[in-house]
Amino acid sequence: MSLSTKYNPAEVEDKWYRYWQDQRFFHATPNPDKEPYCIVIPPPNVTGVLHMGHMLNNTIQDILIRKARMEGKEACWVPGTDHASIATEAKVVAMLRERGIKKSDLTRDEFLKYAWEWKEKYGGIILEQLKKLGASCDWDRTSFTMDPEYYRAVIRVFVDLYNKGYIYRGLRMINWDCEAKTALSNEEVLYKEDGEKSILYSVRYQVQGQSDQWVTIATQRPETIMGDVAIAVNPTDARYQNLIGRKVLVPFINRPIPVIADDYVDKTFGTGCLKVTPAHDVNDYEIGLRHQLPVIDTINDDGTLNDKCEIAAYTGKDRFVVRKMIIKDLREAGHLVKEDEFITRIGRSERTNTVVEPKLSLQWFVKMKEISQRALRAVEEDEIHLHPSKFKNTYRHWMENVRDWCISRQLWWGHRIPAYYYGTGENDFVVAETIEEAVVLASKKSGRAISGSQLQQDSDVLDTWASSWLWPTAVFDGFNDQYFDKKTGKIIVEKNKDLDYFYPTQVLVTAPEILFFWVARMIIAGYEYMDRKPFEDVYLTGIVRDKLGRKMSKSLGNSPDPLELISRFGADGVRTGMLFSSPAGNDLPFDEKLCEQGRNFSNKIWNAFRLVKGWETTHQPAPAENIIAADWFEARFQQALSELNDHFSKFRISDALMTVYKLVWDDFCAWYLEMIKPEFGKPIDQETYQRTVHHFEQVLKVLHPFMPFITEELWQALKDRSAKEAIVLASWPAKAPAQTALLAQAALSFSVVSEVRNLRNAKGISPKEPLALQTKAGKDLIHPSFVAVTRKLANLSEIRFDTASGGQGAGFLVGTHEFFVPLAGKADAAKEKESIQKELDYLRGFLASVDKKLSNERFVNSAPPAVIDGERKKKADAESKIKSLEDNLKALG
RNA sequence: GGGAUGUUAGCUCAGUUGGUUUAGAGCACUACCUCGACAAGGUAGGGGUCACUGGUUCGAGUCCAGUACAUCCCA
Repeated sequence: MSLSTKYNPAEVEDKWYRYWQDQRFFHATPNPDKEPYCIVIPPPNVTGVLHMGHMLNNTIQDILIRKARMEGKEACWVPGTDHASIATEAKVVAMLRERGIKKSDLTRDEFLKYAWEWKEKYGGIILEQLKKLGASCDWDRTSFTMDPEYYRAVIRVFVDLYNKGYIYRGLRMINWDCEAKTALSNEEVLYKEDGEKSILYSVRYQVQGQSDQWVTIATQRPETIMGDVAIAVNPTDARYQNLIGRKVLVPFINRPIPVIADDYVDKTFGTGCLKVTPAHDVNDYEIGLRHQLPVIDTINDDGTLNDKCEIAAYTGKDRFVVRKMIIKDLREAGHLVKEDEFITRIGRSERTNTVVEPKLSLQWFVKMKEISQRALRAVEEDEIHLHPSKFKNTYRHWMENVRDWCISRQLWWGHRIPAYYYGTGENDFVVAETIEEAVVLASKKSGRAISGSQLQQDSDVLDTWASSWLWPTAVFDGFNDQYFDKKTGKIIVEKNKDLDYFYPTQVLVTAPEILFFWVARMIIAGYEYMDRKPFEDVYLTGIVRDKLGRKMSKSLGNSPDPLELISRFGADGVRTGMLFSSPAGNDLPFDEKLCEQGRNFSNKIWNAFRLVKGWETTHQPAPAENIIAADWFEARFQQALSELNDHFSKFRISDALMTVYKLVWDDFCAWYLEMIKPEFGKPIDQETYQRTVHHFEQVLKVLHPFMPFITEELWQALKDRSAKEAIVLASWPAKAPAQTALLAQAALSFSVVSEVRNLRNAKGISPKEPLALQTKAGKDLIHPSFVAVTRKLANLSEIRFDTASGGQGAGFLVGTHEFFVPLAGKADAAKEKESIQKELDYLRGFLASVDKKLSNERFVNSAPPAVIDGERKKKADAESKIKSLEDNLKALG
């Protein structure tokens, strides 16, 4: 058969993925004879399509899970998606708009029908894309945060936390998205990196009863002045001492408001006078609480002003329209003193990009302080390891300052809050898993008979993270009736086979940006419901950036299409490309060249295969150099294997890949195959061939987690295999004792080879022309088998030991051993002298630095003996080298 | 404003408790090479005052302090 010189991934990838799936290699079930190894996928949004971040993240997970599978563990990678309430609702609204349907014309149930229709159609795309990448997920376990069981779990947890006193409903300042008409968590509010240009308006308020006395405040938001309830100054501000306790009049509406003193006010900012508008600013709200000020909410949910603003012309107009109007009005009335441009941070909604309106609203919250204590300790005390460990600090800081979590969202798509209202009073509600239970509770609480139709369920849904924080438990159905004890509010782990076996999972691989959104909360939920951590290790990947250092995003359009990359470079090429440059926690400056390097690597492996596959075998006995070559590779493989295992144990995946890369390219291809390669057209001995196939298999095994497709293809092509003998299930190579003497011998031989090649390069001698090599060293310097290897690789006609150098030629040193190649008629004595002189200069400089150390009494007295011995050896070596170089120089005349 | 982390070759990064030859890798770069696995390749080579300043030490890329710059998190 003749094979192309180029590896063609497109021809093989789909074939093997299908084969793996048909054989159900990725399906995992509890197996007491095996050690469990479980990863739950960070569920991508159902709205998502594969982006570079997913590629990196899921490649790492796949590598870990495939290695575990080969190590004989029961490897279970649970895939799934989350329902992404805001993002999905936005998509559905857009879909409806295209069909000419307005959300407001639909009932909740009608809308949800459309939402499910959208989900069924587009929700699975990203999971299909993961298959292209080679992700070895247990697809039978695919989970979705809105699956019926999962939905029940989320509701059950809400009820449980409410009953435990962790969930409350309260009036709080929240981030309001006026376009999506929903509350946002702090994490969903984004700020532009360099801030945004804004104008600081200085506005004067008249002091009550003093027609000629004014107080000038500074504000960015003049449209909110009708909601002002006070003017605050710093208590230590000498300028305003006489005003504290007096009243000033709000412009236009002339409502008197007090001047108060509060530490919050920054004397140096603006005029040092702050208008206090508790309904529309978080800090003002806090000040209002401290001084028992009223709250005047002048802005509607949609961002327009309401009649509380008392000015008819502004009522019903958008806040930004009103801002323009009021500036004009203030200016005309002579109230506007100054306008200064300045840069400030403006919060915008992650989803709609509208300016977030701080708003007082009745929302549901989780009390975080107490429930998160255990989770804080878990990371603090290394029960859970974060990689890289620098995130421990970030985690601690967040957890120690954790704030209550607003979990309600004013949307339809999501888990509907199981609170049922039976009256209009603030406490006229009950929380229950079903309406039937709610009826019982409501009747009891109200003291009268209440029927289901008299109950009104809360119209809001839960924050998506309030469902995904249960992920490691809920994907195994842990909250089902059979396993969940309502009395204790705990999952009875032993009853659930999957949880009992797979939980805690081994590692969570995710982006640092969701450390708090999700990771911390999963840890909290894990301890709350399982009394155990959800995972042993958390591997935080970097952010994939473009060449300019910008985060890759759809809106910037700077992200390559991952599937297109796969079609160009192969999934294996892209996987390795992503990993060549991504140590844990470091950002990955993506460059297509990395994928090209990955593709080239595939090709290198492919061609090594072509070489081996092309050999005919013979029953001749193996020559000495082949035996030693195969022995050496075995030793070298072992050395690389222990390095590799060490990197894996520290989650240094990038380094692990590099170890394999060099093993394959340098050791296997460049050294080993060249050592045993027969002359063109000649056969290879059977024994060496068998050992080479074995070595190849070993190499493919350690490559497989990184490059699943090409390794399966070659594994199957190297030998006939039964259906179950896939590399996916092949055993990870076993450890063997290190063969240091053999490796040292090879290293010496390789150095000689490199020096001879270098010499050829420098003198322009063709590799085809045989050279003779002489050395003063005795025969025992190089093992006879390695003499043969050295001769073959360096194309030497002979190696003569115990021979003094002399005559025309060129020399080199390997360690302290002197070598010489006679080159009658070809050597340039002057050039040779020059190069010897250069090396002498270096060695003398080196010797001087060693001598300096050794002649320092304090060094000799206080350094450990081993270090001093080391220095003495350096000195002796250098002196010996210098002597032989000097001799050579003399010999050249 | 508060906190964290980092700064080593053109780029991306290693460098374990201070001491094995005046710093390593991959990519990129340079020279030579179509030699029957591979030009998506081979062989060889060049390239760094380890951000700066001071300190501790017999000895500092490694420890300490300060400065500069960068990144991230929180306000």
